[in-house]
Parts: sequence; C-alpha cells; structure tokens
Amino acid sequence: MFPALGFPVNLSPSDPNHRTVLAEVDFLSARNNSSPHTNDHGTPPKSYPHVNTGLQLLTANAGSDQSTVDDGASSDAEDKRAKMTELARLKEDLRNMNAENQKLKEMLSHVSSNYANLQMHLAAVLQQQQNQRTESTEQEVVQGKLAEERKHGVGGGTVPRQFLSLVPSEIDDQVSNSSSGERTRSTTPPSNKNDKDNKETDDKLNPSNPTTDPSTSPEAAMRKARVSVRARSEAPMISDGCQWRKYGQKMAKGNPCPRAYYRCTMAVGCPVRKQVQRCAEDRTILTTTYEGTHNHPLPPAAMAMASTTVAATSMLLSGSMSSADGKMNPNLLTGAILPCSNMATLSASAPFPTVTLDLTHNPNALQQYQLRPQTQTPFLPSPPQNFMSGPTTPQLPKLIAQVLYNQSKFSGLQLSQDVGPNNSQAPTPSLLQPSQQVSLTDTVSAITADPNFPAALTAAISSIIGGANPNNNNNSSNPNVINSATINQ
DNA sequence: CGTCTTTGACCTGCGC
DNA sequence: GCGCAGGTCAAAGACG
Repeated sequence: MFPALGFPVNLSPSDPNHRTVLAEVDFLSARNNSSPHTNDHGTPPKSYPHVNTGLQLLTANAGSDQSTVDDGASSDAEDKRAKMTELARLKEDLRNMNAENQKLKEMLSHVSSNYANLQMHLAAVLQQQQNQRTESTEQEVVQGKLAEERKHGVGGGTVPRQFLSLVPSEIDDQVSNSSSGERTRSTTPPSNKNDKDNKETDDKLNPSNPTTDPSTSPEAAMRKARVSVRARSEAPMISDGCQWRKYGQKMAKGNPCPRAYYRCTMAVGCPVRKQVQRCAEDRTILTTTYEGTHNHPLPPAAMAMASTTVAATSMLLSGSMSSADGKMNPNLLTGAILPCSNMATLSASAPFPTVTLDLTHNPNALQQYQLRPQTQTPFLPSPPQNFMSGPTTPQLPKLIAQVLYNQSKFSGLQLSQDVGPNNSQAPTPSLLQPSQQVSLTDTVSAITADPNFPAALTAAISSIIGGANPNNNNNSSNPNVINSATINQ
C-alpha cells in the first residue's frame, strides 16, 4: 500500500520495480552516507561529506592563495567574502538536501511498513480461508462417518441433521446463502438441472476450478458486481485500453439504442465483460458497464479502469460482509468511492450490485477531487476543460485513476478505523479535512517527482490487479479485500 | 486466411 | 405454464 498516494502499491521483492525503488533508496543512502571524497578526507558521514569536503577544499585553496598570492588586502577580503557567500549557499543546500532526504526516508519506511503489513494481512486471510476449507472438509468427513454409523445402527441411529449443521460457517451459509447445500453435492447428488447449471456456470466463471460453487465463490461475487461509467462520447465505445470483442447485441426494453456486449480478448479465458449502451434521453451519453476481474497483465491505459472495477467490486463485497444483516450500505460505498454524491450512485437492489460513475452532468465535480490543481501529477486528472472531449475520451483513465485515488484513500487509510458493523454512516468528514489534504498533496507531489515512480506504480498496480503474477489472481491479492478482512477481524 | 462483427436462435430467470 | 427480457452462442458474412 502506498497510503500517501491512496493507491495500493504492492512492491514485491521479486518485482523489478521493487528493485527500482531499492535502487532509489540506495541512491539516497549513497547521497547521505558515502562520497568519493569521504575516504580521502575522513569527513564524518550523515552530513553530506561531499559538501563538507568541498568546503574544506575551499578553505585549503584560500590558504594556499593567501600564501602564494598577495594582491593586497582589498582583493583578499573580497575573495574571502565571495567564498563565505558560497559557503553559506552550500550550507543552505546541505540543509535542504538533508531535509529532503529525511522526508524520503520517512516515506520509504512508511511504504516498507505498509508493505509488511499487507503481506501479513494476506497471509492471515489465506490462512483463514485454508482453515475454513479444512473445517468444511472435516465436516464432510464427520457427516460421512455419522451417516455410516446410522446405516449400521451405531449411536442410536437418530442424529438430527440440523445438529451436523450447527457449525458457524455452515450456519452463516444457511442464513446468507440459500444454495449452501450444494457445497456437499459431492456426497448428495443434486437434481440434473442444478448440476447442469452449476457446471455451466463453473465452466464460464472459473474453468480451472470446476468444483467451485459459483454462488458462494468470491470470484462469482466479483463477477456479479459491476461498475457502470456514464460518459459523453460520440464514439461507439469508450477507449479504455483493453481489447474487446463484440459477442452480441440486443435491443433493450425502453431504449431504442441497442446494447452491445463485449468480452475482453487480451487473454484467453479472461472473464471480464462489458456492456455498452447509449442513453435513450441523451444519445451523446454512453453507458459502459464493466463486470469481472482481468486475469492477465493490463496496459497502463487500462489499469485505472480495471482497478476501479476491482476496487468497486471489492468494496461491494466488503460492504456486504461488514454489515450485520448481510446487506451493504449504499451511502457507505458511495461515499467511499466518490464522496460527491452526484458522481457516483449505487444500486444494491439490482440483480447485480452496481456502482455507477456518472461523469456526464457535472464535469466541475472533478474539481472537488483535485486536492491542489496546481500540483498536477501524472496520476491526477487534467483540468476539466478537456474533459470527455474527443471521440475516444482519453481523459477517462486518468479520471478513473482519480476515482480510484479517492476510493483507495478511504479504504486504505480509514476503512479499518471508521467502518464496522455498527457504523452505517458515510465516511466521516474528518476524512477530508483540509489539513490532511494539504499534507497528502505534499507527500504525493514529493513522491511523484521521482522519475522512476510512474513505472513502479504501474507495475505495482498491475501486480495488485493480478495480472503481473498469475499466482496472485485471486481476491486475496487485492488489498481492498484484505481491508474488508481486516474489518471483520 | 485469420480475425472480427453481425444477427438470429437459444437459454435462463423472473413475474404473472 | 406462459410470456417477456436479458444474456449468450454460433454460423455467416465482412474485412484487412
């Protein structure tokens, strides 16, 4: 996590960009602790020895000048004055560089600690999932044994089936999921229809895991949660950096414009799909609905959108998980992703929970999310004057990056503190306190000034989405899911 | 010739 | 059970 940025940055030691960051750190350390001159003159470390060495050389040169040249007191004093001025300037530079280095060190330690925390969270979540699976397997074994015993008349032969279900995980499944019985379909054959449906859905959703129950798997939930983007565009489709293949078109009821169905073709078996439809009232408004999570590396242009989809679906999941009644709080989610209510809406009553980012009717709303427009970084959207202009709306990924920025800022920094089963309120106003915004912006500006940072961030986001490392292609690799897990702990 | 789009048919879920 | 709407499939055609 890169909390100062709000982006979840995952720098794995095996990641080349991790090495980039480390190289940057080495560079900083070198600036602080070593210099070719240090060995020559033995100047103490941690005080910009090359600057001190320069000062010593200046002093030595001054001495030698004084011993060899005697052009009079006036020129000597002038010379000394000039050198003193330079000395003062160098000292000032030294102070500035020290302060800068200190800042960078603190940020680095922050990043490192957050990375370590994330790894611990991931390990904890994985361990939890494994324990749940083990419990489930043990349950099936126990059930099988008891059934065997009943068959042979052992133990009185009347063990209520409910008794076997009185395990927290099973209770939760029974309460929250009507199809929990399918978890044990290996022992109790379901109807042919259900079997066919499950098999088909499994094949569609997760070809590599045919035994996963789609109705209970996180993948299915991620698949069902949607992110809808409304934007003005004359083009038939918003350019979001991904490759799509059209696989269908339908006339939707109540809309004379057909709805087009696209499938991601950047990788075989990528489950991501999107629907594109023009608004009936305003034909210039294009509604693009994304569904699913990419299972492959993404080009930088596509990362922002994909990250937003993942983040939104994760938030949907975490919202549903973190509430006591199993229902998400729309205000919470909307506030989390976009504190400005006229830009984001949440439809939790729909068959698929959908986050809608409305980027059409109030472009100025963008300004509410630009913490300090004069400090533009490569990750903040351009000023709105070019907003959604042109047929391919090139600003959209940047905008989504900003949306993600806000979302991550909330989920990464505040969610674990402010959100819980008893907290159904929108994010507290303290989240957006101006002082925090200023300090955050300063930090962002400092970090993004690093020329290596865009590449590192790009790779980091890619690894989070799951594309960089196929082994990370699960929800556990998503820091937002980890956050939700944190909430439940 | 391979890839992509088009389009009608089919499947599924849901409401009545 | 039936009809409707949404979603998907797959054959045929277009295109480079």
